[in-house]
Amino acid sequence: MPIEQQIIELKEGLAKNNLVVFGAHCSVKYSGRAESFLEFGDRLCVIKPDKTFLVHQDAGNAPVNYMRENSMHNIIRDKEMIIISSAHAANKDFMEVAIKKMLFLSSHPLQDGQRIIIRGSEKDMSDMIYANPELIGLDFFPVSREEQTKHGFIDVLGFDNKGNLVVVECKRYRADLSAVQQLRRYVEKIKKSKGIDTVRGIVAAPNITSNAEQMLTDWGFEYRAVSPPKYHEEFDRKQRRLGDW
Amino acid sequence: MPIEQQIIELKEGLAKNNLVVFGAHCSVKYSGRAESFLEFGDRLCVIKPDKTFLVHQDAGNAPVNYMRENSMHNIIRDKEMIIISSAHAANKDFMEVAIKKMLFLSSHPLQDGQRIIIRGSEKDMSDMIYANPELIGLDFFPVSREEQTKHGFIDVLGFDNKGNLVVVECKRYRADLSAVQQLRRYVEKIKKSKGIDTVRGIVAAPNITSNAEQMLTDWGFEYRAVSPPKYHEEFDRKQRRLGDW
DNA sequence: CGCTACATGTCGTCC
DNA sequence: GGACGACGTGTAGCG
Repeated sequence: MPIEQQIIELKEGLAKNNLVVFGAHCSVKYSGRAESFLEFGDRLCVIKPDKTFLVHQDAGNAPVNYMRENSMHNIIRDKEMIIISSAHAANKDFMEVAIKKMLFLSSHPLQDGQRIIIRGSEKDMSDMIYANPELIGLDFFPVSREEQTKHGFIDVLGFDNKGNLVVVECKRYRADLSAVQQLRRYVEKIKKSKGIDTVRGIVAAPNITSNAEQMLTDWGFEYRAVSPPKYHEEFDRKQRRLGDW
Repeated sequence: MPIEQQIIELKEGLAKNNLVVFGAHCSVKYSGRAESFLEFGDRLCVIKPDKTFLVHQDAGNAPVNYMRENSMHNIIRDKEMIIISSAHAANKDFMEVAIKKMLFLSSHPLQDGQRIIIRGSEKDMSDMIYANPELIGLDFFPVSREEQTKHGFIDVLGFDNKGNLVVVECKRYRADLSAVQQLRRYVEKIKKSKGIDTVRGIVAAPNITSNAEQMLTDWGFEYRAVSPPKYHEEFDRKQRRLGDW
């Protein structure tokens, strides 16, 4: 495909809010939140209907460069190269992709109103603990989930059988130092706001790093081994409803 | 393109470690670190040479579903659908994409050995402070950058003119509660390991959230307004070296 | 828009 | 491979 044809295809795709996908031997420079430069190499470029622009290398999950939604894209020819200049005024972002060779190019409408359903999040975990307080202990009596305080929110709040307030911080994966510090922040906040000395803090997670455990004990907090729930049954039910699997 | 042809194209692309890109009316289910389900809709699917599999919707920066590098992908036909089953044994990850209609399909080799160069990171910021200590104060005398403690790095370590140790924690953006707690952890660590009472802690960032500032003062720490450096000159030099811009 | 915290975070890097 | 922290983090939720 001649270069002028490629440019027309790109421009039309953008005008129609198509999904524009192309492979290109290109370089990328960026200026905005930081500055970056990427030498020429073969990459996958994607411009979405919402004007998100992703540049992917041949490996890895994350784009190497990108522009966020609602960016403006301008296409010009510079000798035998195609230059795509992208700008997002509000973000003070600027990106320029210089294309020496187009490997392939496609432009198609793409629409999708569906939203993903995810189970097994931290919220699901705190719901589970609220419904099954014995996971924390036989003397744990939950009072609220997702308690919104002015300075963050507490996953599960409750009492023990001595009347002490108990703060539970859930982590869906290994709890680390920051998890303990988060708990520490909540406990301190409650102590201060309610003017009480004794507030118990509990980290609930499938496991915990050794340093975090050390910090936990240093601060008089506790750990409970709890894993986030999975929803195979619900999942399977959904599948069956599709009837196509 | 008939469905059998599409399957051959997909299989060959995978066998050759090509970049395989296609648009598809598909549903996606995932099970692994969590569980998810996404109803049928039009999406962009990408399988990279390293076997990363990304599913993108028509908007946003992040993939809605994905499998990480070195996943295995199996393609079968189920009536008029193509099913791609992906698995990553080590990660205990599983994903299944059910394709009702292929919107487009491309398969090309893609290779790229380049690495992105980024300037303006937090490390650049600590380098700048080390070289220009007056950004922190006229009485600040830096001693080391990236000081390794057992539990992380201290961005800049130094003394003031009274001989007090000073710990500086840099943030590229607005410093928040976690930044203050990170500083707090380092200061406590040093106090304990060196057996000293007075260690000054300073957050250096372009700005700071009000709650973080409150916590900072509560703990006797300080804030300095410092922005990360930009490297336009270095950037431009690099550009010029390319000679193609 | 600011603040907070989750995320199938991803990625680099040190140990 | 575990631990730890940065990231042009992205994204959602709440005030």
